[in-house]
Amino acid sequence: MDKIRSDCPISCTLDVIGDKWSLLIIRDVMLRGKMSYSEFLNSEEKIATNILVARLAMLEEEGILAREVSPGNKSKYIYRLTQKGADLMPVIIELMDWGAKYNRNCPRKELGQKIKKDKAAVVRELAAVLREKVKGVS
Amino acid sequence: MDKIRSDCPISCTLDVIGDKWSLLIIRDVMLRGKMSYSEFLNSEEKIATNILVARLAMLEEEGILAREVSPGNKSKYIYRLTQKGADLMPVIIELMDWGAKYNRNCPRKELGQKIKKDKAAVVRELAAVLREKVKGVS
DNA sequence: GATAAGTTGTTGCAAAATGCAAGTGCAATA
DNA sequence: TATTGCACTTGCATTTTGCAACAACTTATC
Repeated sequence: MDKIRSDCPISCTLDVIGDKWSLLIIRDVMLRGKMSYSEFLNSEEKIATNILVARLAMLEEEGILAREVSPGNKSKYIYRLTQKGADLMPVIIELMDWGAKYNRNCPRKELGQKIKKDKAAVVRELAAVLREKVKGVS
Repeated sequence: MDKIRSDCPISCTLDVIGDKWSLLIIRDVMLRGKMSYSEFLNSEEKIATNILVARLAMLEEEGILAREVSPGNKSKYIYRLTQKGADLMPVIIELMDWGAKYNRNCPRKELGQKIKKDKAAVVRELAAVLREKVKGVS
């Protein structure tokens, strides 16, 4: 996960998050309010513990997630999006829209419907929400 | 590449194109006018032949690419985007924008600059271009 | 019509990533 | 002090990827 294949920006992005799990972790923290190892572990897709650890370390290393000790529980870590991580939001939205459009077993829920109706508005509003969340990290 | 992990649209999309190579092939045909096995093989990222064959078969199976015999050369195949494949364009654009923003070794070229200036316009214009290309397949 | 060159693969094997199950260390809680 | 919750680690089997060589089939060239 550390050697680059070319200087194409698409290729460079895939070098970092082009696997089956990274973007699901980012989805969890971006859209579902999840913040901890155990919450990610309990997601419906059932990521293995060693993969989760490796991905969290990589995402932190890449500056996409920021790790800090949980305020309420000192033996617990919480993960937040950095601005770099938050900027992946449009990618997530587009993946979601395409997936919902071409998979009948992926029903559009609230957010999916809203994206179908006015994608640009969703992106704008979510960017504002994330900006607030990210600000607290600094 | 055939079992789904959940009914989340993001997860479903990653089940199909969530690897390091599929989207690069789609980039080649979508943005670089490449259409054949040998052209994909010659891309700067140097995909292995067995991986390329497997991905082309998968993308055709998934209805993202359509294969046909080359008009000029009967021993040659060409691959075109279906509408389903063309609809991945916004994903490609967002990956490109993020990659260019956060990698100093990924200089923005013409398209990259245009995306930075007016992403929505690029998406709109490219959609029109692709609509024409896809139409010929029907 | 034999030879070469182009195009799309296949095959075998090594290396890396993933998946699974069990175990570990440590702080908070009872 | 015992127990529980949380964040990992480890070992091993399976799957995917990467690499290099080879193969079939078509078209161009001599």
